Amino acid sequence: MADTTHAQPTVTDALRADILAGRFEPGDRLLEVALSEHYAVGRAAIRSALVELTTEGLVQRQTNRGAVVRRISIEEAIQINEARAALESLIAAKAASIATAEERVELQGIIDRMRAAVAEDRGGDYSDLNALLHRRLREMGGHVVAAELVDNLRNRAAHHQYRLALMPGRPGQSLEQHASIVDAVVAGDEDGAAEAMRVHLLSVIDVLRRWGDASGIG
Amino acid sequence: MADTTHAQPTVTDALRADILAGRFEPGDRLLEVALSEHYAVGRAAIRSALVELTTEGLVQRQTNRGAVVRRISIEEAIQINEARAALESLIAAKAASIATAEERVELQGIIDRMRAAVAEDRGGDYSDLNALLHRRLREMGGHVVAAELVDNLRNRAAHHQYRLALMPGRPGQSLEQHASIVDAVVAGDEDGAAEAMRVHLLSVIDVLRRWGDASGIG
DNA sequence: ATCAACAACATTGTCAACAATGGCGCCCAG
DNA sequence: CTGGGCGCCATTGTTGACAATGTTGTTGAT
Repeated sequence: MADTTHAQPTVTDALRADILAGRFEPGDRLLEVALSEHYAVGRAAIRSALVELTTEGLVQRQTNRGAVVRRISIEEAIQINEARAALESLIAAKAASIATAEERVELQGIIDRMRAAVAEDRGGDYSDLNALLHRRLREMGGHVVAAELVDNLRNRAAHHQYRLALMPGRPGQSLEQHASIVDAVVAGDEDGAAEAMRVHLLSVIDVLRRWGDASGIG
Repeated sequence: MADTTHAQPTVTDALRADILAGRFEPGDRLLEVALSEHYAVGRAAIRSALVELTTEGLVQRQTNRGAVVRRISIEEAIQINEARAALESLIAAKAASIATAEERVELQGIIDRMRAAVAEDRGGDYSDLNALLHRRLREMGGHVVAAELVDNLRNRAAHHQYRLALMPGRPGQSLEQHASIVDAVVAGDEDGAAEAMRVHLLSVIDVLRRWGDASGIG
């Protein structure tokens, strides 16, 4: 349905990756000539990339005044995660509805590995497994449209999510939430899966909101 | 938070409007030079517009092979509306939570006018009021991110929605659903508003699915 | 008659130069 | 010392020409 064509990585992809990796920070100006030299392509390609990333919400552009990496406020990050919660709930419900037996086993396996990661205090591994779990659920749900939107939303909030991972005690806290999601999916309980996913992401938002208040940004 | 700058209408806007209005149909090739002449702008502007509309899902582009107006299958239209249901539920809940007294009165006024439109069989007016209701809810919800995504999703499914409006008996059917949404919002019942909105949009999907089956497209 | 190689065409991708715009600093008057 | 006006500079926007690619129609051999 959607293009699963692995088109070769474009300049847009490179720039997007650099922004997400923090190579360019919010507020940084994105000068066309500078980027043109940096990526060794013509200004036209850079221009195209900036347009694309603008519609994705990563870049802000003002006519005749150039482009900057968009700054996401805490308030907006909260909204992004609220939207994400709504969409991932839908995805989880779909996954609960149509996942194959093998896939359900696979999900439980991921939870087992998450448990082990928490027990042995391997935070990095837990973070990877977290991403893996959400990704697999997206794939299993077969909901191309929602999956695409979620991808975009994750990118937009990337900076804030990043800081979340550093919070002490978070892994243990969210482990049970993840387990609940998988339990519901494995049981084929659509509503339960949606609700579990919603609870999980809303708790993420809660942490975000508290963190924002504490730092006085929002 | 998001740019509310009324930037002057760009070529992108014009092309988007023409596609949504059916001036260009799904599958139509969008040749750069032709569009360049048609809109009396340089190829660069057209190119930029095509990139933008591609990320919006209205246009499909293959390198070195040009762009065409994207064709949305019934299955994808269903997914689009499912995602929209998830996001508009969120919006309705927010509206129920924060709408002012005046706004709640305004919503009831819209419902009254819808009732009158149905009673007097003014389908066009009903359709306009329908759009107005959804739009006002989006604005009242104050959820910029979700509102933006919903706007995009509406555009994507525009062709299919269009045919829906022509269905006989639809207005009366959806009127009560709309009334339920407004009742919940007016009562400040977040969960009720979300659920009512979900029911409403899922019923739209149901019609869509039946229609798709009947025509053997999906 | 069928198929492969090829050539001409249509279209997109890229590049460099030029025009237009907006910001910044300088100069000068008060 | 301050504030308004003016000109320069950095940067984006636009244009036109050229290169690369894909497609289509034609030719010639089997």
